[in-house]
Amino acid sequence: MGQSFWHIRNCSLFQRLTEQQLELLEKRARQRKFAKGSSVYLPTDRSDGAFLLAEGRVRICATTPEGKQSILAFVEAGELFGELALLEPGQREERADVVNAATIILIPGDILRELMEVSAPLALGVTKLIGLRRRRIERRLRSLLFRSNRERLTHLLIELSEQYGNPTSEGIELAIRLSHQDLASIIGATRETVTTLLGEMQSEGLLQIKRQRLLILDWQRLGATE
Amino acid sequence: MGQSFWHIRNCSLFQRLTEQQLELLEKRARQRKFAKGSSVYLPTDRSDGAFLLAEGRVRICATTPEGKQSILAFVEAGELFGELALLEPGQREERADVVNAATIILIPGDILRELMEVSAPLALGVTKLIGLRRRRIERRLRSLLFRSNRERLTHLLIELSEQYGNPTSEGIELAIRLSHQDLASIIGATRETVTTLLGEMQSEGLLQIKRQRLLILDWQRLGATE
DNA sequence: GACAGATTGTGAACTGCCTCACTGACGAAT
DNA sequence: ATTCGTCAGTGAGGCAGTTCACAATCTGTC
Repeated sequence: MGQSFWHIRNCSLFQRLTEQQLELLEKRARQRKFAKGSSVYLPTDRSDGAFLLAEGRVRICATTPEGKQSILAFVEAGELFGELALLEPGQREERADVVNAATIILIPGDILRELMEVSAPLALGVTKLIGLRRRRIERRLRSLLFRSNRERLTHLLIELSEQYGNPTSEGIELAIRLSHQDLASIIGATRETVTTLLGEMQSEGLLQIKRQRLLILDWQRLGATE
Repeated sequence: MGQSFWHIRNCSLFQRLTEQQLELLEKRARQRKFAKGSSVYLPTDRSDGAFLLAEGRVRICATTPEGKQSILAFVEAGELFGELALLEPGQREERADVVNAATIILIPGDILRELMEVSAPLALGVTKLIGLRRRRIERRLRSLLFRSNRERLTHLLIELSEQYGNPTSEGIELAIRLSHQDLASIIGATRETVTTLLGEMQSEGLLQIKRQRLLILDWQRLGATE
């Protein structure tokens, strides 16, 4: 329980709350562990609050009844997610799956809304969070509207290298394991297409792949293509 | 100027401000008229505040350097737009074009941010606004990822009929003039494809079109297809 | 270390949608 | 009434990307 408090107090979003408000939040928040592969919430679940990811990694996905799915975002430790539930009672429209075993702090919607009513800094922080993610989604939309699969893939690789890239002597290595299927789900293409495209890029000397380990050799030229 | 005040006070977002806060806002807000066809802002413009549309209609578009474009949303009188500029200084990523001659109230970013710091209800209102639009964009994204052009078009028509539909004896008439090009720009297809699809639907007896006047005959069956 | 399940590689066939290239129809302006 | 510009309709041809169907390879686990 003490751990739970620490995570809350460590989250930049909650740092501008007063001691009293923090205690209120801590009293109502609950911590839970989720195994790899399990789901935090599903579409049509009643949306009754937000989540703070204390540790692990979570994937937000859009799905269709027929089973197609697309990855909307990854959530890293320290980030809030499922925050659209705060707007108004309703249903979730996406699913949140646990990629790496996770500890998650459940924050009831009413308490968070209550705190936002009282604390403008908190409200402002949440606004920024939602807004920045909206901008990201808008970029995705644009990318889907105007760019080819190849362009979307190179663009994604560049983004990933900014977020997860580790510079090495040979090039930039991505510190996140993604299957071709994952990449395909992000850019909205089929797995086969991604395999082919990565093959092309590899033979063009832009990058090197060994089993989910992606190494970008020629950042310059990769970016120039897109 | 008195007019400008009225519009601000009439906007639901600002109704929870105190008298003093409203006066502050009014002192800094400026009103301007925009002719049909003109632009309120363009991509790469410095984003320095938000806009309140007092009257007229505005269209938010995403564009590419090569000239392709897609309509992201329509803004109606009484609505705030360009609000993502509040997050942090930066550049616009879309353009806002005036469809019907418009009166617009310019609200400097600093004053709005300042008010949001002070007034949690305002901050909360803006959060909701941004969040609801984010949800709309997410739906668009899903639709683009998973649905065919035809499905997207029928879905769009249903949405439009909910927002702009006028029930008549024959069917539901849309109280908004949209060219095939407009419809295409919304769903992310070409004009020709939309023409063909509308032709199909017409011969299937689902709807009737005469020159930008769209009449939905069989709502039931139209919805069933999607 | 062997087996099951997930991941990757590849090629053939298909297709939805775009591109291009016109033609016709309407509407507003002169 | 004529003209000019925007909007609508249509068809031929092409291609990016999907679907399907396998084979090969890796990875974790009992």
